Amino acid sequence: MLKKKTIIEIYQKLLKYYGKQNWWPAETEFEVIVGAILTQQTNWKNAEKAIKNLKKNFLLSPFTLYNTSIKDLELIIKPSGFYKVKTKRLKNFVNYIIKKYNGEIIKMKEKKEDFLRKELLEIKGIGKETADSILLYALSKKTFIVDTYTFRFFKRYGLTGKNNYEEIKKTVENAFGDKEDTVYNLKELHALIVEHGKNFCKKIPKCTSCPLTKECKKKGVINE
DNA sequence: ACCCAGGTGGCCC
DNA sequence: GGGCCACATGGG
Repeated sequence: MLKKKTIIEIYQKLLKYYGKQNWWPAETEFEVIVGAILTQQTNWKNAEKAIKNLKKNFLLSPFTLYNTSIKDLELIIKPSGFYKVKTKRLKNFVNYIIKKYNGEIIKMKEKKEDFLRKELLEIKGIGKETADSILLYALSKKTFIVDTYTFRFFKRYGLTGKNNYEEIKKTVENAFGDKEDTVYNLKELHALIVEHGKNFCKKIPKCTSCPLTKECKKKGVINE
């Protein structure tokens, strides 16, 4: 079972090794949300192309996006892949924020994270990871994102007993407590785990045969 | 010519 | 609850 001290130590090591990540790269909160949907199971570079297209067409705001046809939107976000489902998902989200919050993110922010998480999870196309990405990076709510890299990472270093989403999420949130910089730290930790995962830990659970394991230890990112 | 990428929902059992 | 599948583009 994961100890609080262990996760904090790992966080500090990752931070020292990779430096601050300063996620999420975006000009507005709405852009973060759109990016969170577009990057689902997709390389960020591809999602970025779609975001640039949206920006060029002034579609990075709830109402302009709402007023765009399905066909146009599909064409504009095509580079992000899964463009038909993602078009629906973007539409589902804007319908929600316009209906419930008059299209204003600032009004969403007034609500508590548990309440918002439930609402977000009711939207078709927004699952746990996307919901938590929106909560953490767009709305700056205290939540931890568990994505594929995080599952691999925790499994690799045997940091939890059970490997389910909520278990890992709660464990990490508890480890960071409730301080001024907790949200900041949760943002950094997730970004660092992704950055680390892009280089290491790919062959989970057969990590003994993973050629990167040795290098990972050698570089002192993680001590086992 | 493969394999992967900052997931999700639907279906089956 | 878990196991499989479709969804799709672009880069290595």
